[in-house]
Amino acid sequence: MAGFKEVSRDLDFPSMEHRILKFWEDTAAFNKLVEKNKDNPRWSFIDGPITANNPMGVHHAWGRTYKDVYQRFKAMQGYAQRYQNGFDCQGLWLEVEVEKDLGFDSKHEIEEFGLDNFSRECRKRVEHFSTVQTNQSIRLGQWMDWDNSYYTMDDANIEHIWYFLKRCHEKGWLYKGWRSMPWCIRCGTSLSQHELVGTDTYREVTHPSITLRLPVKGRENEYFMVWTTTPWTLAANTALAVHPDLTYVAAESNGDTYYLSKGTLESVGRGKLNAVREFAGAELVGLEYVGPWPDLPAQQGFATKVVGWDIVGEEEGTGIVHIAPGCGAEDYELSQEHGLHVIVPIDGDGNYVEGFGSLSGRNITETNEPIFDTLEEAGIVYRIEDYTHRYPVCWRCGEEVAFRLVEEWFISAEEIRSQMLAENQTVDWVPEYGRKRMDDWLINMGDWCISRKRFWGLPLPFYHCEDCDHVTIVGTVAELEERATDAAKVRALPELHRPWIDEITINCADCGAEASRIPEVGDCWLDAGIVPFSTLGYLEGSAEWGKWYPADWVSEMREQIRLWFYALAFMSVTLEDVRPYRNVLIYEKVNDEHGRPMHKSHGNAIWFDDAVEQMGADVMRWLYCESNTQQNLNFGYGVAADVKRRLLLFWNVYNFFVTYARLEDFDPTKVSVPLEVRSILDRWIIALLHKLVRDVTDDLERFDAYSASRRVNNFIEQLSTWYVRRGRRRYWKSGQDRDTLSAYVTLYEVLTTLTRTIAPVMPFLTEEVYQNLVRGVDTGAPESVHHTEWPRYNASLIDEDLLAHMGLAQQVVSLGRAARSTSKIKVRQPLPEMLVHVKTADEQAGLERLQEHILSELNVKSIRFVGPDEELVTYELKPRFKLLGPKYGRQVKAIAAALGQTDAQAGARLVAQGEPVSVVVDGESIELLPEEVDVQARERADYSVATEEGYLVALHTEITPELEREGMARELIHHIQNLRREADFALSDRIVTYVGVTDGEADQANVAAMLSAHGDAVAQETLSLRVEPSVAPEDAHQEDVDLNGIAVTLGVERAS
RNA sequence: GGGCCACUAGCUCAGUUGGUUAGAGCGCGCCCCUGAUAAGGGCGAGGUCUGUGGUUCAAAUCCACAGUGGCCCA
Repeated sequence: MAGFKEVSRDLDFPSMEHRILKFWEDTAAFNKLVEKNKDNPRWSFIDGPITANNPMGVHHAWGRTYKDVYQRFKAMQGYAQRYQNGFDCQGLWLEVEVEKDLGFDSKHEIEEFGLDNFSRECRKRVEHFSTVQTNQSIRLGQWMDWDNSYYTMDDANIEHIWYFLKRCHEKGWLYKGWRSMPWCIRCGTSLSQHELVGTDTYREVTHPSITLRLPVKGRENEYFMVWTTTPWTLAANTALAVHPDLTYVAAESNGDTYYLSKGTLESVGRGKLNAVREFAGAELVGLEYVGPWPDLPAQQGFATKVVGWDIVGEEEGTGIVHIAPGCGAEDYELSQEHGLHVIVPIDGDGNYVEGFGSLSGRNITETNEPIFDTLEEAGIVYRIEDYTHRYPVCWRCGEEVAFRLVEEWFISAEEIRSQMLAENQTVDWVPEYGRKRMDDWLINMGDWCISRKRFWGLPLPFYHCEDCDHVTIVGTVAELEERATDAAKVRALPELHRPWIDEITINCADCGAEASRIPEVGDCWLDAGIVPFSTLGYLEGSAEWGKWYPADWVSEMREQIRLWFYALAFMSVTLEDVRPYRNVLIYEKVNDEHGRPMHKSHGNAIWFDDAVEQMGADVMRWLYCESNTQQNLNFGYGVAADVKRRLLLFWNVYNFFVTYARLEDFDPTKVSVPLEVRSILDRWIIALLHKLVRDVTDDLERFDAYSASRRVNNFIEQLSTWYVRRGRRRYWKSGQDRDTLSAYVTLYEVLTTLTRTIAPVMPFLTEEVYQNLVRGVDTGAPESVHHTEWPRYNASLIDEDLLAHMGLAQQVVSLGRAARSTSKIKVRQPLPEMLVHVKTADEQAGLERLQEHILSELNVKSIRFVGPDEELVTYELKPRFKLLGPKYGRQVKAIAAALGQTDAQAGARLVAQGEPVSVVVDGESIELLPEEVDVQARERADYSVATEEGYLVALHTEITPELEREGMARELIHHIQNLRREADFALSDRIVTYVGVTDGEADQANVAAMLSAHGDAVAQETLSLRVEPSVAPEDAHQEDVDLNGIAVTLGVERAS
């Protein structure tokens, strides 16, 4: 017959997960799910590509878990989905890793190696790591259409970007401009900031700092004091800047006058400069000066003068800043504002270009000395000394960064800005502040620099004609073929990458002359941003595209706001005038379990492969889902152990159920018990279950796995520590009476429903449980838990009163246990009575209904609710501020005071009778309604009681001989059970028990009396066929025990 | 320089629209249970919510300023 399989006690997640992975593979579970939902309404998720450059990390696993959880949730709700995973394949980071592999450290080595070879190496790396990442994701439990992943290096992706670029061009947004880039002269590469995210790019270095005195034009013996730490930029100086509102001084020394800011006078002058006049910086603006290197050819043909700049400060230097617009981003911007002359002094390797006299052809790493000599000779050096500061360095080779103006291609953002902002208002961001972050970015975004002077990337389809200077933008491969000087060559292209694409020349669209492609490749965010179009056949006019676009949901790390989310939005608004996604979930970073960033060199990094095989994927997934998306996640083995302990609670309940269901041959397919006739405990857990399903559904609809998993945790705790704990005995009553069946039916219903509710988060564990609990007894059920429907809830079963009363019962039990603790009387010893103070008649009625559970949990014989006449307690009357505040305003304090003065006992009586309590405030009598007064019980010092929030529980601790005997019986049961376990008996073994008392007659009589009163109960509890009042035969398991002070020799043997 | 977000128990974090005994887990101390047992459970000690000022009858919660940390943009 079909039945439940035995469940192992401990749960080894990794090995269980490998079993389930095999099961899914063998049964093609994922394909069946896709098939099942394919004609249903759609839910569109678009995957942000993961860079296929390294194995995936535990931080990727966080995001991938969300992606999987919500896709599974929507699948259970029946939605059709695409399940397309994506890989990011191009860009600087990938090139860098390949360079490292090949042992290169400069761009020139790549050129020597050959671009074709290099491109092939890049592709190889992508292919390798996309496979690695795919396998890792499968191991995480992610269900995707893995054979259908998209790659941003594919020709289709490239062609769609061409199309986008052409549209931008048609709108007049595309232009070529200057950009100041951090530049490594050693690697010959710009260090784009987008690509520098998260790297250590600053180091403490010592530079020669130079203070110059530059003559003011037309004024004898007057100088500007100017300071810099980059002497090589002086030859490109075209202006000086001062803060117009800052105070400057004219200072004298040896008959010369120096200008500098007041705040730097002391550090620069060191006692040798005497201020003679103070004035605002604005006074200096417009003055001309003689530059540091006036005779250079590059310095001819423009005037050097002082301009105002409000970011000039006094923390270092002289308050007068040397401006070289060709050597720095800020300087360049300033030059654009004021129309300053721009000089670009060096080439990509750091060598001075023509026009710099003796410097031309020399490298900036070796020109400091000759520069100083020349300046000394000119008599304009005031001081040269060492200066230590933090300075950016190349993250690859450690070389100090130079700033350099380079020509790049841009897409103007001005026209699209307001439309993108408007579209962003229609996106639901989770958390909410994501929208504001995006707004901020959009408001401030500069033009999009789309070109990179690299190799492995999107080939920009820009063809520059040497003859007429026209740039032809090619929008599709077909257009390329049409314009190509040799169309056959286009058809023969192996792929749309360098160097092959560079072989193609076209006829200029303007003059028809032969034009070549510019050498630049594209920003990798173009690659990722075009994905909703390229993966859905936008250019082919595919019908699929409109069905899945815009996406219902996307999710990535918060930093993607200015990267992928931005690129998506930019391209989507450009092409379709609409936002690309309806809902966005963003999350933060992953740190180690102490909140420190994970870093290889700190030794605190955890690799995904290690984590998943040690903790298990489900533990990781639960950990991720339990985390607040708005906060960095602390990941580690300690946290995982916590999570596992909580999951074991669920596993234990499952294990408990199966153990007894097997013993009792419970078959859920053959039994049903209407809810109305089940016990109150059953109805309670069912109410809690339906409430859980309702709330979790709401949570997941809002992409709030965080709240959902907290609720589930609470539910599991209630299930384990109250429902099962309180109801345990019902499962082993022999004979299938109605209550036992109700217990089984209820727990089965709870476990199977709960399993489906957490299936999206823990696909493995729930599959394991489902296969046994459901498929084990019903082969007609769906083959996988992931093919089942999302649970529905029945609002009418959520009995809020019952839930509230059970909560109160639990609170009363907690107070009772506290009182027990104080009294030092073990729970095993029954007590005659407990006294309870509650606040309303409704509460009392609720507890009366549940008193069986309270009494049994505390091992007390009866419960009595105490009212205002009870001597045991005193009362305190407290105003309910929430009601009184709005009603009486500032009088509340006086009312509270007056209430404290009134006779509490009398007041409590009035409230109990539903009558108002009057207080006198400022001679005025105020009647407080009963619900406005909170009657709180207070313990009296001479009783052993516990109170909380005005509720009170007191235990009557008088132990009669009768109760003492009962306690002794419990003690005896306890020892027999221990002995059973030591003897290794099976749960269901029947035994014979021997109780031998060797001491005096009084003790013998005591034990005999206990056995005559409780012998049957002892026998029943311990599955003893008989309890013999004698010492056991020698071959029985035996032990000497202490029974409430009486020495007893206990023995058990298996009954034949 | 501008903006955003945090700051709650030893640690990691909750705390719903302001309402008078501020919660959990871990850790710690003590204990219980023994038919979920190399499991399970309970009780307790720990904070006055970064600081200052303000609004209010009432502030961890709202406002301002300061401090510390983090992120983003310049």
